[in-house]
Amino acid sequence: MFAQAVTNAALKIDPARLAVTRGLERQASGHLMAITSLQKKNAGETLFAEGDDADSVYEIVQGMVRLYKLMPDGRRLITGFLSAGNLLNLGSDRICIYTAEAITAVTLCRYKRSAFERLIDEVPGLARRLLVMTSHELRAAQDRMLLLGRKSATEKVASFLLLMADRQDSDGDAIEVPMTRSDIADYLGLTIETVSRTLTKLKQDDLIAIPTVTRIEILDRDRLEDLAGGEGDAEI
Amino acid sequence: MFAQAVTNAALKIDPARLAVTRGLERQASGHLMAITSLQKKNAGETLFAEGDDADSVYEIVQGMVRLYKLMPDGRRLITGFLSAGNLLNLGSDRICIYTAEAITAVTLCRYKRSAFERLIDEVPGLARRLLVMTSHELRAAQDRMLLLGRKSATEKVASFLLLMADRQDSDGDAIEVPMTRSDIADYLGLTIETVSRTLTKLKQDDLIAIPTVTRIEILDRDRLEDLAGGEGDAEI
DNA sequence: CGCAAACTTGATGTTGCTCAAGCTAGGTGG
DNA sequence: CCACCTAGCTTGAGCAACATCAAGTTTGCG
Repeated sequence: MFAQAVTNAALKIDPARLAVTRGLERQASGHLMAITSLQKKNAGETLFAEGDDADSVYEIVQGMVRLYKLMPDGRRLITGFLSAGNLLNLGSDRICIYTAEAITAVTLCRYKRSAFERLIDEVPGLARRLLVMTSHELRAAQDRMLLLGRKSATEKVASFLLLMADRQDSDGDAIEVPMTRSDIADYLGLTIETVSRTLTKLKQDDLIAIPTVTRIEILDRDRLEDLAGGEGDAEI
Repeated sequence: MFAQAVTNAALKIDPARLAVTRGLERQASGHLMAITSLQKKNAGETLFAEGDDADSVYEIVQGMVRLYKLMPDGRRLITGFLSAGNLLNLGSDRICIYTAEAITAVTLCRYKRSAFERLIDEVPGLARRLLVMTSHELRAAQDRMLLLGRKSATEKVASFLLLMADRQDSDGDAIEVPMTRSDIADYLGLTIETVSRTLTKLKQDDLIAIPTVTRIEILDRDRLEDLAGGEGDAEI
């Protein structure tokens, strides 16, 4: 249950495989790699909590992370499930605006914020690259708002399944669902029970199969897309 | 009912008053001003529609704009009410991802996208400036998700009132509400009737006063903040 | 094998939606 | 200047979707 932090050199991370450095000059990548340290977290561990000092920026290299916000009485909304290639904590200004927890075992690149921000000004193309990434997140956030504000329970669950399927560019429409039903509920603005009931109904209608709790197979994508309501969009 | 487009020189917009150029070198501002044209829209006019070619980026100079997404059956979600200092269409990649309509008469700076993107690479500090603006939007979007997914009708309306009050850095907690009840409903993920009923109840409880339909006064900010539930945040 | 956490299923309750009717205010034309 | 007209707002009654409360069931781990 202990997080490891080691120097990057020791682990030989390939800069070409990191999302932040993609498309940058070799020298620019080198600058980034110089300020990175690799870090691992076990499933269930907290990376940082809402309100913490936002002194680091992270990129997920492997695994899945949930981000969430809490209300004083404990109501939770998961703002995103992030996997490899996503940045964490970039938007936070001084303090973290959400909590990040590992859903699976996670490997991270950690950048000290001060060094990272200096690089943004010095490395040509980096700010532009980050701007593109953030714009994509914003686009996804707007789709989420439509889902949370205007979709029915069935539409929400169907949209969620399609989103997950598109993200795992998996051939055969089989989705790995490492998050709990509770996570899904808090991601969709529903209760656990409603998520469970809706999945059962989709199964009964032969739209999906649920061989194990953590695996869902899409049997009839067309009808699922109809149920999902709006745009068949995917992102983040 | 006709939008006007004139050269910028003719109207002598002060670059220091534009949000995009704030903090940039004088020369950089000059580059931006060179590709800008000023444009006006009357209340109710559409700036661009979801699905349109995203060939321009706009900054709002004056007035208020609503952004929304529609579902095929007509359900609408307003993703934001934008006023002076906000950028429009920056995140859109090739096509507009939302519709923008003028709520009041609006003055805009219009940048051709191709020229704007070229400047992002050429003008030092611009990408960084845009990154900060986009990050703020993302932060606001996450607060909205919590509101849409987890707050009750009363909490939503109370949050909305506080948000509007904070945005109009108005002294006396009197809010100008240029948008219709229908706009507010589609912003909060509610129906017109629920918004109206909730406002009436807040009025009966002496938390607010509604001298005219487009004006709401906050009488008891403390209790309203209690009702609003989570964080007393404001942004965008 | 046993235990706890996660999930499913059922019965009941409440919030906010739908449908329907009346009201208000601002703008237009006589 | 006033009366009308319409778009927008308010209010009410009934209802549906989803939440809540409460058992059971499955799963995976020690």
